[in-house]
Amino acid sequence: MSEERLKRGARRDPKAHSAILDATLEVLHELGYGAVTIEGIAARAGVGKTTIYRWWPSKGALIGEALASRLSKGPEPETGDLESDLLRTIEVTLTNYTGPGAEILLLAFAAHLDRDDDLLDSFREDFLEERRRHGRELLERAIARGELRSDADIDLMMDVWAGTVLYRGLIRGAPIDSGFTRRLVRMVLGVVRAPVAEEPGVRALE
Amino acid sequence: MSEERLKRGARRDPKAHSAILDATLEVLHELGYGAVTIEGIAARAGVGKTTIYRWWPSKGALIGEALASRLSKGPEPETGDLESDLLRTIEVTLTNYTGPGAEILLLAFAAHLDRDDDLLDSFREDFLEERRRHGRELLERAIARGELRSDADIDLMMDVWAGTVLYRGLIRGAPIDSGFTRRLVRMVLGVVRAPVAEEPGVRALE
Amino acid sequence: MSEERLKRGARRDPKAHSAILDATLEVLHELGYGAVTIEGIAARAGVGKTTIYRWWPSKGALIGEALASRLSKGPEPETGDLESDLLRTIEVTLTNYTGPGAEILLLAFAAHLDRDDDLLDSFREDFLEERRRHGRELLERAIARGELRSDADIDLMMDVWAGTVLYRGLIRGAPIDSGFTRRLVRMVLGVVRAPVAEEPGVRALE
Amino acid sequence: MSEERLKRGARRDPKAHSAILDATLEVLHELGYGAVTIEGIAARAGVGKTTIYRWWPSKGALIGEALASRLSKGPEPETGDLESDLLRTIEVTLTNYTGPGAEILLLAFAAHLDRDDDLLDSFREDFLEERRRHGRELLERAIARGELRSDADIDLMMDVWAGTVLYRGLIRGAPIDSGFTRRLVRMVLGVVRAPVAEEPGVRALE
DNA sequence: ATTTAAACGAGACGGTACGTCGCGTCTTTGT
DNA sequence: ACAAAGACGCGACGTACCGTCTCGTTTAAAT
Repeated sequence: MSEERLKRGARRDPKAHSAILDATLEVLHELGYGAVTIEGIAARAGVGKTTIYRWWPSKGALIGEALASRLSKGPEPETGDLESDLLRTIEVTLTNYTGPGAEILLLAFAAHLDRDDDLLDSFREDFLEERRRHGRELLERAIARGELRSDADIDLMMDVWAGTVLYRGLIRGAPIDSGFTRRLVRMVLGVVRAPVAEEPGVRALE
Repeated sequence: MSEERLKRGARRDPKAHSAILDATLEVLHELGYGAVTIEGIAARAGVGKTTIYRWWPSKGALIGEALASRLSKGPEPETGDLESDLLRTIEVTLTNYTGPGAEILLLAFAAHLDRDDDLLDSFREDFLEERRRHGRELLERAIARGELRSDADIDLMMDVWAGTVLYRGLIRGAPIDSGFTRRLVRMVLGVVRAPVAEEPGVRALE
Repeated sequence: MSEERLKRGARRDPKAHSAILDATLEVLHELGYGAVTIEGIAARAGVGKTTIYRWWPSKGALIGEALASRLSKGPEPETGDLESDLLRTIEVTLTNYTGPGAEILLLAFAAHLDRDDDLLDSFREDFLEERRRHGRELLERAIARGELRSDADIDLMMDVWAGTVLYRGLIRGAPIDSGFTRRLVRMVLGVVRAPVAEEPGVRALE
Repeated sequence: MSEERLKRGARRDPKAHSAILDATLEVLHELGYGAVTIEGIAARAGVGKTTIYRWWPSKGALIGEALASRLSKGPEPETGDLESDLLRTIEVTLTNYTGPGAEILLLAFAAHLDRDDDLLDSFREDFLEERRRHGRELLERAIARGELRSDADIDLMMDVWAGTVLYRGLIRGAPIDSGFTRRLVRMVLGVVRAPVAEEPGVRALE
């Protein structure tokens, strides 16, 4: 397969690639986003600038790939009860947003504000949708199991927990402890949790 | 009063200042954050670069002040019923985050990622806390009126609505219509709304 | 006299003037010509820039006046014998060109190369002709006394000694000791010294 | 040979270098020394500023090389008689100092006054000594031929003619015609010309 | 084993913007 | 009234990176 590979000559050097991604993450974590330069990465990776430009169209794309390559991919194993599943999902979100890979978000902004829509789109697909897929399945299973009302607004629920964690942790810089995440989960579930037994329940979305 | 003013020598020129802030916003909106340069602003404002550097320590600070000077300061006048108050508050948040001033957020990031903690702190105080104050009062009045349970987690409520709007609108780029905001408000109020009459109500935060 | 002085209002402040000239020379000697700035002089003199600009049209003019005000004005009093008079005159030239006031010459150049002909002209008049006058008189008296041939080229003689000292001392940076100046004087006088007695002497300028 | 060339990577671009030197001379001659700016040269040469700064440490060094690269290197063909050789040598000096390349001297001053001793030293070696070598040989051959007294002070002679031309032409701005140079040569030779035949001659340096 | 073309390191290139410095002018305030 | 202080528009400074472009060198597939 891959008739491309049949050409003569050197192909891309995996050592160099790996060194570039490593160097990118190092610079990112040590010096911050604003200090990332292609020249600096090239020097640290012991690589020519050409090699970087050959394989990545822009600084944003390089940083994106570097982060993507190293970040906690995602969700987690399995379940039992909806509330604790949600709690664990939120922990992962929390790690991805405020852990050592917090810089993911810069991408959204670098992309957004630089009006580089391709990059923005691929960020949304690669990072956000990827992770939402899992949440969606989780909630759908909960509906199937009868733990969640069938008219629960799944998108809203996911926006709420991801957005709240992002905003509080990264934007406001406020602490997020387990009490907070538990209260958050309860709020998310508050109006959409399926009524137990004959209990009349809350009036939810009409 | 103002013993500062007694010093001899020239003071800052209000015309120049205003021209700089205007030019900053123009460039920001026309070309995007990535295209903002001090030289460009100076040229557009008909001002020397020196004048900008004299009064603002960094690009971030300039953009911050420019945005702050023009943004919808705040919430709104009055009340009536809690749910509609909240709705109107969220509309303002929405405008501030996704309207023509959406770039506010870049500040959080420019600051965050550049590791310029002073800037980050002043962003948090000037933008976030300023706006949260209003929300807090709103909710406290609702508690006083008996519309809200006295143990409602006000911070959580505000993080939820601000974060959700930010995340959905700006990060995910998904539409936010009035149905969405209404459902969001209901979720926020879901578990903390005070029980009406003799109805036993939902079991909220223990 | 000086009806100018009779105008109403404050006239120039002699203390400030003197402080400015002093500061100019200090900066000149301590830091060199390239480091002279109006702002630096004003600060050191404890004076506003305005005051400097009010009285001097340019940096060159200020430096010129500062140097002129302090430099060995000139030649010296008396005489006796032509050769030793010349020697003493050359010593003064030497001091003016290579002593602490060596920077005079920068003026000629700053002026010349900046194509500021007014400044150049006034430099030539104030510095050069001023000093040449003395030399000229010296030589003319020597002719009158019969020590010098009446057809001696006085301009040439002066150009030779001034130029040689300037070139060797300042441009080439070679040492000028008393042996050198004595040999120089002999060369200058060589062909134009009046024959002693009936000795036929050298054929001078035809 | 030239093992330097074996290094990897780009080498300096001769076209750019040449364009820079040309542009430097153009600006120098058209606008004068004071108007020389690196930016102006770069723009005129169609070159980035970086390229200039990469290869020259300072404006002085660039101007120095530009002038050196284009100036009449030197002396002249041959001889016959001492007096006319000297005359021709002085013409060259004259051309170098007061011709279109007169700006050479600014170097001495830029260097001197900026206290940049490296530049001053290299100016002295590249411009002055280079040219003096020829004069020295000329005079030494004249001694060997018996045209000049063996105790003639060669250094003094050269200082006299170079200094006089520099001072009169460039500093004083006085005309230098062929009569002047002839009288100058006679003065230089006056006391050191070897006596012809039995003529007793002048008492020279004891 | 030899050929050969791609990818490589190095780094020079034309540029843009940086943040600083000094210019000469203008304005405000105090004496 | 003048002078100090100093803000202003301007323009050049020298630096850092940008993204593009040669340069030889290295290397691995195709012969």
